[in-house]
Amino acid sequence: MVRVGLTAARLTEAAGELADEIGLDKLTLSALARRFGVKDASLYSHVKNLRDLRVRIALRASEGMTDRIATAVAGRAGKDALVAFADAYRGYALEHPGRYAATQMRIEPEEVADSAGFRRSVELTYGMLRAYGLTEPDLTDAGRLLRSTFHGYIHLELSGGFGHSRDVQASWSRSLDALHVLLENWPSRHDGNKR
Amino acid sequence: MVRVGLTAARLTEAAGELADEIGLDKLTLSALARRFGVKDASLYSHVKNLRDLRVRIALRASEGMTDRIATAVAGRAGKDALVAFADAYRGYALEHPGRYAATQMRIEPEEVADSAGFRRSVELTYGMLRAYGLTEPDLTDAGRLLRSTFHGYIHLELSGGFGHSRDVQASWSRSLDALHVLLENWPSRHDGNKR
DNA sequence: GCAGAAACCTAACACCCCTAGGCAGTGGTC
DNA sequence: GACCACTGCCTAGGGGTGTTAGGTTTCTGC
Repeated sequence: MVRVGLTAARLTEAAGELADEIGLDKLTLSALARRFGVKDASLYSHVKNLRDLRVRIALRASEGMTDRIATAVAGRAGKDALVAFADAYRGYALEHPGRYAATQMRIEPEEVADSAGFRRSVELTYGMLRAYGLTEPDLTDAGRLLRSTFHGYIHLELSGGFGHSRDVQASWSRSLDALHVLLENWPSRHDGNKR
Repeated sequence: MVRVGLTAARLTEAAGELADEIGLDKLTLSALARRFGVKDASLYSHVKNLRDLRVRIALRASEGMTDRIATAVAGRAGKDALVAFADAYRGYALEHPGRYAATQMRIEPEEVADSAGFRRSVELTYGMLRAYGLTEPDLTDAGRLLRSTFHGYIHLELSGGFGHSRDVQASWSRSLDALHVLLENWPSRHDGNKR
């Protein structure tokens, strides 16, 4: 019996690659086992079940993504930081669509087991927004808006939601310009009047 | 043999309800057949396969959603129209999460078979944006940004991505305020300088 | 009333998730 | 060096799902 040397970590890594190649929804324990030349049942010694595997991918990916964003943002502020953040975010998602999709799963707090990725990601966002002079609860609102826009854009881009009429990269740049303007002119509280 | 009276339309409708209840990813032909008291194989006379069923849900849902938006937006312009559009969009998605998820599928042009939903949806968006004085290619860019933000927000909201710290509805309202400001101050072309 | 279409069925295959229990190398202990 | 516990991987098997092929029963239009 030849032992391949499976580990939860090696499985997670390979599963992430596989998810990037064929899509997270098509990631299957059988396929992963096949890639290692091993039977499906063998994986259950290392990984609780399919959901567990996906959660592991998500936690690992959110760390990698946050690292990338942190590096990009380091030493920048204002629009520089916004663009660096956004491009790093989008870059990771486009290069690793499967892993990125995993980060969007609903994950219960007890599954997270204190992974640094999510927390640091929030801190990075808030730091960037504070440079625009925002304070709570505007920080939360603007943070939600930014995350929504980034995620929505990438989701639509990856799912082919944009026609091929206009360059997606150009739209992205313009959108970042617009978001910068938005953050600089964030409406003050109780400013809900129209026009 | 008791006939239930299956039709592609009835199946699509029921499948949409089922998807709203249990989630699009858990929508299964077996479950749908069970709901009708029928064997899985029987569905294949009406529907090509699972993907075909999902596409049908998507096309039907995008029509329903567009109707709702069109009604909400009718006779409004500027911020009124923006808020009406956004609330109708979000309202549909929150009430029909399964059907909404279907509308986000990658659908090939030949599968669409000229469904009015998607086209009208684009027209509605563009009409709203023209009221802000935008012209191409800003129309496309702003449209993409709006769609991204709406979709991203709802996706995060539905997937529990927002903590329970601050009221989601309040954040949504503030985001719409901000988007209104953004559209009024849409940066003119070649205005990419910083700060 | 009949022919053909339509609705629904059974049977069968492939793929997947997951559990239970078994065996064979591996490393530690005396 | 012999023993033993551990663990990595196995086989076997049950249950769910998607899909095709080909039958049988009911409905419908003439």
